[in-house]
Amino acid sequence: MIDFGRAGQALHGGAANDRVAPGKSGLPRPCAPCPVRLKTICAAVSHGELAQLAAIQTTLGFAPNQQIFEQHGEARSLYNVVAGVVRAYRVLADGRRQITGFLYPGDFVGFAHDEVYAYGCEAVTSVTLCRYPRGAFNALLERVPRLEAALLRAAVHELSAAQDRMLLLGKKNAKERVASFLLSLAERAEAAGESSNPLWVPMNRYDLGDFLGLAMETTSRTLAGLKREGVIDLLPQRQIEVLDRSALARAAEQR
Amino acid sequence: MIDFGRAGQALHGGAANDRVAPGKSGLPRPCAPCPVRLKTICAAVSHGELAQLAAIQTTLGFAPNQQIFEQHGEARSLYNVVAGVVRAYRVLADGRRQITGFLYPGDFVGFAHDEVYAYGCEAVTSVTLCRYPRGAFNALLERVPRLEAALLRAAVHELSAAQDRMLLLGKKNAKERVASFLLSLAERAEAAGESSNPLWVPMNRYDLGDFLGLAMETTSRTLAGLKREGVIDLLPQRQIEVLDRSALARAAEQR
DNA sequence: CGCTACGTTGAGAACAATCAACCCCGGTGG
DNA sequence: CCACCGGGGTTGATTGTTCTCAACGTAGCG
Repeated sequence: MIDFGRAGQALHGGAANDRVAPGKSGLPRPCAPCPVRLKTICAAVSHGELAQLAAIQTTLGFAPNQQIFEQHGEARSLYNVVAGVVRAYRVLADGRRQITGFLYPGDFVGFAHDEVYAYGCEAVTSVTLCRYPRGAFNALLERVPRLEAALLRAAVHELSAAQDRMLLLGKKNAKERVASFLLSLAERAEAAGESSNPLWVPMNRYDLGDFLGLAMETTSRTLAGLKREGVIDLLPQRQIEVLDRSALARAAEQR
Repeated sequence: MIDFGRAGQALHGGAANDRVAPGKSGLPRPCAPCPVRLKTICAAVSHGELAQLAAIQTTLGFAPNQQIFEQHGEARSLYNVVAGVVRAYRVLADGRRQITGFLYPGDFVGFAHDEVYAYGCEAVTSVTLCRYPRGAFNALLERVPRLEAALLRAAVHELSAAQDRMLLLGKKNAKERVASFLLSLAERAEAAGESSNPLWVPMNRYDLGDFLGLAMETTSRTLAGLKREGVIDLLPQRQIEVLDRSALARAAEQR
């Protein structure tokens, strides 16, 4: 479903698709220009292994809010985020939704221990993904221990983030939640070498609320409160300027 | 710290330490009688590999409420739960605590991507653990891909449970949380071949509250409410009888 | 037998959810 | 060109669930 054919170039500003460099001749074609090649599991494997990975992958593009796979849908593939932001979520029968994570370039999605995904995934922004068929990927895993090791590291990292989120959801109040979220966004941006000051917050207030375990209105009010206190400024185009980072850090764990 | 020497026999009813069978001669001594040998990562490796695992392990016993390792403590070891129940938790600077999981026999703990544990672990009941020094364990991992695969499976499973917990913490009300928890306890007991009807709930109300993101009083009230409705009965000795399981299931996801 | 940890229950306060109105902006069609 | 529409966002008023503080029970244990 939703295969845009050739990497959905129409969707992104060229960055993701620009030929980074023609060099490194032995590289598999689709990986050569990839912006996340050095960051994700692809960085953990040798040239030859990368070629094997590339041999089973398809590059896909998604428009904002498009579904990548749905909760309870048959788990056919695994994905690697190449560009854009993705939300992963679980829903209750009556429609209440908890966003379990926002995924950024380099993040890996689609693990399932059942035949079925336990969560859904949708594009927040325009998104480019690498898709790997589950069977082929698992077969590759058996042959490439380094890939398995990289995935284990990724899963352990995810697990740690999930525990942090439990602490946030279980014990923090609205202000602490919002401040913690902004801080983590800033840290991620810095780690990725992106601008962390006019902070880009591509998700809307509903998404934010469903991620932070708050009503959308509470999220909005809390951001407004932080602005009133001079901690942040709300800029147009879903950008947030952090005016006083230490105050933000204090707000993230105050009482 | 806290090494009881010989597996802390004094702490448990004999079950964990009974020689299950003298047979299976090639087995490493400490694993032969182990009650979880067929359930955990130990089940995923060959005899020879199990011997290598056993060669680096120490068996330890802990008394109820004893600390196994502390949050922010140096991550020296990994652990496998052999008997008893363990709580893993994170705390905020001001002492607020979120229990991120209860660990049962066969569960693996102690992953850290830093040099330091991001969470703490304490015994809920009397506990027996296998401890593996981190360095030796990682070295073994490199040599035994099957071990890595088993750990990846375990981590993915944990991750899924963590996402469920986020949904619970972010979107469910008190009654739904308590009911969901009781159901998951029942499911675990059944999967482990234990009694699921007089359900054994070894943790106190504080632990329950800190696990479910509720105040201890709310947990107590909610359990009392379920009892009043005839869904459960609160028996002495931290046992809970499920009188109407389908009502419990309904309560776990009602609105 | 009294201590202590654990658990229950009550009353009031506090925080966030809900319901609702309104604004702002960009897009679209008359 | 302007009116209209709709999505996203803000803000207000009110309600409601859960927290907090506090008193009181209870059971196990020295």
